[in-house]
Amino acid sequence: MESGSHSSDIVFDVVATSELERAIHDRLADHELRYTSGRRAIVEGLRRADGPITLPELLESSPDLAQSSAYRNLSLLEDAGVVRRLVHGSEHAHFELSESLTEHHHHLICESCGLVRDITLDDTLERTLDRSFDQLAAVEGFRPTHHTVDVYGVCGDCES
Amino acid sequence: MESGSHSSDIVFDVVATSELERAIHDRLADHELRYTSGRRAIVEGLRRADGPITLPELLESSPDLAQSSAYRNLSLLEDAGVVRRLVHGSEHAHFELSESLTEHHHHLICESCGLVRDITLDDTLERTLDRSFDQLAAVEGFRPTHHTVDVYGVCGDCES
DNA sequence: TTGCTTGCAAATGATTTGCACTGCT
DNA sequence: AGCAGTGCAAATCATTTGCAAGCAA
Repeated sequence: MESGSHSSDIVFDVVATSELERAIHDRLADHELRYTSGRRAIVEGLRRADGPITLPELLESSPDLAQSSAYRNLSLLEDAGVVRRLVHGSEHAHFELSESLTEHHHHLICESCGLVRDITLDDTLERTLDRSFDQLAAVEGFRPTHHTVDVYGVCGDCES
Repeated sequence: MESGSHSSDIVFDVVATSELERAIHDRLADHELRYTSGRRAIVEGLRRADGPITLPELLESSPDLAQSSAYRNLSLLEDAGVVRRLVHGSEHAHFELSESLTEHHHHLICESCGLVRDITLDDTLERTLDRSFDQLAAVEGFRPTHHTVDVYGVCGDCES
């Protein structure tokens, strides 16, 4: 059960990863940016993370990254539509792969420790929300591009 | 919000204002804070504003406020549950009166100029959302306290 | 008097940027 | 060769804080 036990996961992972890598490579190329090892490390760090993470957390998971380059590349990746920056109350911004590379989702945010976890709403509810937003936006003269739903609370670890 | 005992908007407004003032006074007192003229000016500025505003905007509407005192008092008012701080992508935070002094609502945010406007969802939809959040939060071990729904887009003024 | 408030100036700290160097292509 | 990418150190800028003076109970 040892030598072959993980093979299917790995194959799947490799395929999925290479598709992701190609998509990212193309987006960067569209913006005349190279997909360098430092940028790959950032993407890998975000992909491995269990939800959106801060820059210090990213550096911890990839110690060879220089702080300024990581910040600079996160901004470039954001401009290229590869990364999304989340700004909540906590001191550091959180970063995750763009929804166009993963899937539409929302966030659960711990008000005590700042932890952010992903959640998804069911499609029916999402459609209802979209319809409401379109109507409301029309009344206000807005052209809506996207929406966020954040649920604040206290996570299990912080619940004393 | 309707007592039915007032025949004009002006009278209603005066009464509503004094009720608001008393509620705020009480909350500050609970936190052993005084309701000084500077703090009144902040509350008035927020009340007069057409939605959440930034600190520079607040100072513009009440030029006698000192920047540091305004920041300090906004934080204290936030701690006392009188003010809510909104942190989006824009450079400055936005401030508004707490929902417990007004009513539950959400925001439309212009990605171009940073303008924030209030919107409300209908009660049925809010209840549906709350139910979903409770379920999701339970699965993740979170205890939800509140939620935000932000609709991003481009406002009429910025639509060129 | 006691201690909350205030305004000024200085500090803080996350993020950004200038610049010289490295390394693809 | 030529130009994008990197890392260091320095700069930025919204926000916070120390402190001495003002004011209310």
